[in-house]
Amino acid sequence: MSNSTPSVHPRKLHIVQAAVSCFLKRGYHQTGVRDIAAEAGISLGNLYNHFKGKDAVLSYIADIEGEELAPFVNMLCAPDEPLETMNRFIGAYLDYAKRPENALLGVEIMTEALRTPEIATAFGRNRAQLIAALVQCLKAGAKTGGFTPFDDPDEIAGTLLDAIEGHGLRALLAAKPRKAASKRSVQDFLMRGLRT
Amino acid sequence: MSNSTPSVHPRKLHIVQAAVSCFLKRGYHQTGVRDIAAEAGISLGNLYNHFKGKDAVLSYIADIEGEELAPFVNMLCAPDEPLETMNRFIGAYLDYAKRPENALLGVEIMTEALRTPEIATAFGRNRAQLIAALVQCLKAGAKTGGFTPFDDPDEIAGTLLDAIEGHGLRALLAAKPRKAASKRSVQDFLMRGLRT
Amino acid sequence: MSNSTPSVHPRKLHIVQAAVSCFLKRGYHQTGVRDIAAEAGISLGNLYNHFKGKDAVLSYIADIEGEELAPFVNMLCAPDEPLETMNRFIGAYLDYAKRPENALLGVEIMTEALRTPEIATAFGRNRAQLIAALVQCLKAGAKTGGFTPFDDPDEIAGTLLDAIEGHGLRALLAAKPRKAASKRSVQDFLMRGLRT
Amino acid sequence: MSNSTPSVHPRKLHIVQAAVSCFLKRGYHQTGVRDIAAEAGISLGNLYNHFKGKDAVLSYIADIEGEELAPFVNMLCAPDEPLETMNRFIGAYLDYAKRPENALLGVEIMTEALRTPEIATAFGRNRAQLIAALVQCLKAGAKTGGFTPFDDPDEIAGTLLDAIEGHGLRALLAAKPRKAASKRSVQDFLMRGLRT
DNA sequence: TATGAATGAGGCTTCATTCAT
DNA sequence: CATGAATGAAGCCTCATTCAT
Repeated sequence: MSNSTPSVHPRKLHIVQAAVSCFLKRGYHQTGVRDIAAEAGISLGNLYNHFKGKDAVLSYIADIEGEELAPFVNMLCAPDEPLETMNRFIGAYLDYAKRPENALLGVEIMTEALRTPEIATAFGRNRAQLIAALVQCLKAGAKTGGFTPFDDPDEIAGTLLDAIEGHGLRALLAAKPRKAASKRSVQDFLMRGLRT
Repeated sequence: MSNSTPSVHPRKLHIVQAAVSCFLKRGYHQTGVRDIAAEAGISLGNLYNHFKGKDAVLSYIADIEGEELAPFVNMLCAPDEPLETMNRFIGAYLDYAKRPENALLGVEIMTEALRTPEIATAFGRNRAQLIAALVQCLKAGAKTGGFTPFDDPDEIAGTLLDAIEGHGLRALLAAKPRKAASKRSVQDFLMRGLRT
Repeated sequence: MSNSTPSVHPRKLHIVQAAVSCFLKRGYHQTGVRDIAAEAGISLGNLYNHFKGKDAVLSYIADIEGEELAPFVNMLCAPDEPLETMNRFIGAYLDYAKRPENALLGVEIMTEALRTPEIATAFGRNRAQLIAALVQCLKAGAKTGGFTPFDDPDEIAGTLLDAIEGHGLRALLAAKPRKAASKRSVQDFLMRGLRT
Repeated sequence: MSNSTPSVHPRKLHIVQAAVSCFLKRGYHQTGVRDIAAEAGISLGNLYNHFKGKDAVLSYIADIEGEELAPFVNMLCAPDEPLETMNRFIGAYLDYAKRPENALLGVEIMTEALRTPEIATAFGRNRAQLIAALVQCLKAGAKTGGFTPFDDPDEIAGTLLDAIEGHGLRALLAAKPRKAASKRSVQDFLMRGLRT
C-alpha cells in the first residue's frame, strides 16, 4: 500500500493501513471490525465515522489498489515497441504481484467481488483498465508484427494477468521457496505465447 | 461433484452435496452450518455425527475434488506424444475449470488453504499431483523436442493451471458472456508458450 | 400474566415471563435482549431458538394478552340483561386494567403497534374482539331499551376501553394513591353515559 | 406545534420542530440524536449547545405542549355556564387531540414519563393544570345543578381526558377512517355521563 | 443415528455524549 | 455558537459447536 493518495483524510488512510495489516494476518472474513479499530488504535465507534461499514473498508482498499495500477496502465499505453514494452510490463507486474500484500489482498478482493456488488464494481473497474491497456499493446504488437493477432485479445490479456497473479499467490502457498530462475521462466513462457 | 466416489457413506455424500450447493450460492464464510443442515434436510446435531466441523466439510470437498483430478493426472502420465497430450489436457481442463462449481469451490478452497492447515494439506496434495504429472509431460516433450526445456518446469506447470483456472473464474466475474473463440485463443496461447 | 396457556413450550413461556418482568421494570426499549435472557436464566443464543427476535417476544406477549381477554369477550356475548352485563364488565375490566403488568404492558404494546406491523396485527386483533363484543352488548341494550342507540357504537366501545385503561395507567403515574371511591365514580360515570 | 412561544431562542425552537418531526416519523426511542441534528440542519455537537441531552428535548416538547393547553384551561376557569362550557371544551379538545402530532407526542411523553423523572414532572404539571380546571368546572356544574356531584371529581376529570385523547390515538391505529358522526357520538356520551 | 435445545463468544453496527478546534 | 471526530458501552443477532435425550 503506497502513500500515493495525498488528498484523502489521513485518519481514513491510517485505518485502511490497519485493516490491510489485519487482512494480511487473518484474512478478510476472519478479521473483525474490532480488530481493525484496535490495530488502528482508535475506538470502534470512530471507525464508523470514516467508513460506512466493513465492506466499505475493503472497497476502499480496492480503490487504492486500482490507483496503484496506474503506472502499469501508463507503461502499456501507446508503446513504441510493443514487445519490449510487454516484456517489461510482465517483469514489473510479476514483481508487484509477488509482494504478499498484493497477492493476498488481490485474492480476497476478487473472491469478495463474487458476492458483494460494491466490491465487484471496484474490482471490475481496476481490472478493466489493465485489460484495456494490455489489449492496446497486444494489438499494436500484432500490427507491427511480432505478436499473434488474437481472435479474443481480451481473453489473452486476462490470462496473462491470471498467470502473473497466480505466480504471486503460489509463492505464499508453497512450502519451499522457489528457484531464482522461476521468474525468468514464467516471463519467457508468457512472451513466447504472445509472439507469432 | 460427480458420483465417482462409491465407497463413501451415502449420507456423508448427501451432506457434502448440500454444502456445495450452499457454498456456491453464498460462499464458504457466508454459509452457516445450519444452512448446510437445512439444505441437506437433516438436523444440526446430526451433521456433527458425520463431520467434525465446518472445516471438515470443506476439507472433504477438497478431497473429492482431488479424486476428480485423477483422469487428468492419468491423461498426462507417460504420454506417447507429449505435445498432443498436453494440448488435449489443456482443452479438457479448460472445460472442467469453467464449470461454476469447480471455479467457485476451487477459489474458496484455495483462499481457505491460506489460513487452515487441514485444508492446505488437501489442496496442496491435489495440486502437487497435477503439477507432477504436468512436469512429467513437459519433460517428456522437452526430451523428444517440441517443448522448451524449462529451468523451472514446476513453475511453468503451476502457471498453466493458474491460467486455465483463472479462465474459469473470469467467466463468473464477467458482465458479458465471452466469445466462442476464447477457449481456442487461450489454448493456442498456452501451447505456443510451451513450444520451443 | 396468567398461566392459562398450557399447550405452549414451557421454556417459551418461561422466557416470556422473564421478558414481562423486565419490561415492567425498565420498559420495552430500555430492556435489552441480554436482560431478558439473564432474567430467564438462559443463554442469549438460546433465546433465539425460541423467538425470532425481540419484537417477536413482545408480539407473543400481545398474543397472550389477547387470550386473557377471552373471559371478557365471553361475558359480553349474547347477554340476557345488557345493562347489568355491561356494568359487571366495566367493573371487572377496571380491576384487570389497574393491575400494573396489564396497564404497563398494554401501553407498551400499543405504542409499539404504532411502528411495528407485526405487533399492530396482534394488538388490533385483540382490540377488535373486545370492541365487537362491546358493540354487540351495546346494540342489545339499545334494542331492549336502556342504552342509547349510538350512531357509531364502535367509537363508543373504544372510548369505554380507553377510559378504563386510562384509569389503570393513571394509577401508576399518580403521586398519591387514589381514593377508594374512584372506581365506583368512574363506573357510574361510564354507565350513565351509555344509558338513554 | 404553534409559534406561541416568542420568548425562546429561535434556534432552540427550530431544533424542537425538527425533533418533533422525527418523533412523529419514527418514535422517540427509534430517533437518534443524529437524526434530530440532521433534520434541523445543524451539527451534532451544536445540538448539545442548546439541549443538555435527548431527554431534555422531549422535556422541552412537553413544556411547549403544556403551554398549548393554556387556552383550554382558561376556557374552563370560572365558567358562567358550566355545562355549555364543558361541552365546548370536550369538542375543542377532541379536535386538538385528534391531530397526529398531539396524539403521538402525547403518548410518547406519557410513556416516557413512566421512567424519566424529569419528563414525569413536566407531564404531571400539564395534566394537573387541566385536571384542576376540569374539576373546577365540574364542581361549578354540580353546584348549579346539571352535573353529578362526583365523589372523586379528579378521577372523572382524568377519565374525560383519557377518553378524549384515546379517541385521537385510535384514529392513528385504525385501519379505516372513522365515521363523521363519531365525534358527536363521543361528545354526547361523555356529557351524558357527567350530567345528573 | 438422530434430534434440537443450549451455550457464550463473537458478529457488525448505532447509541448518546464529550471535547478539541 | 458551531463543528464533527472521538469515545466505548450497548444495541440486536448469528456463529460453530456440544450434549442430553
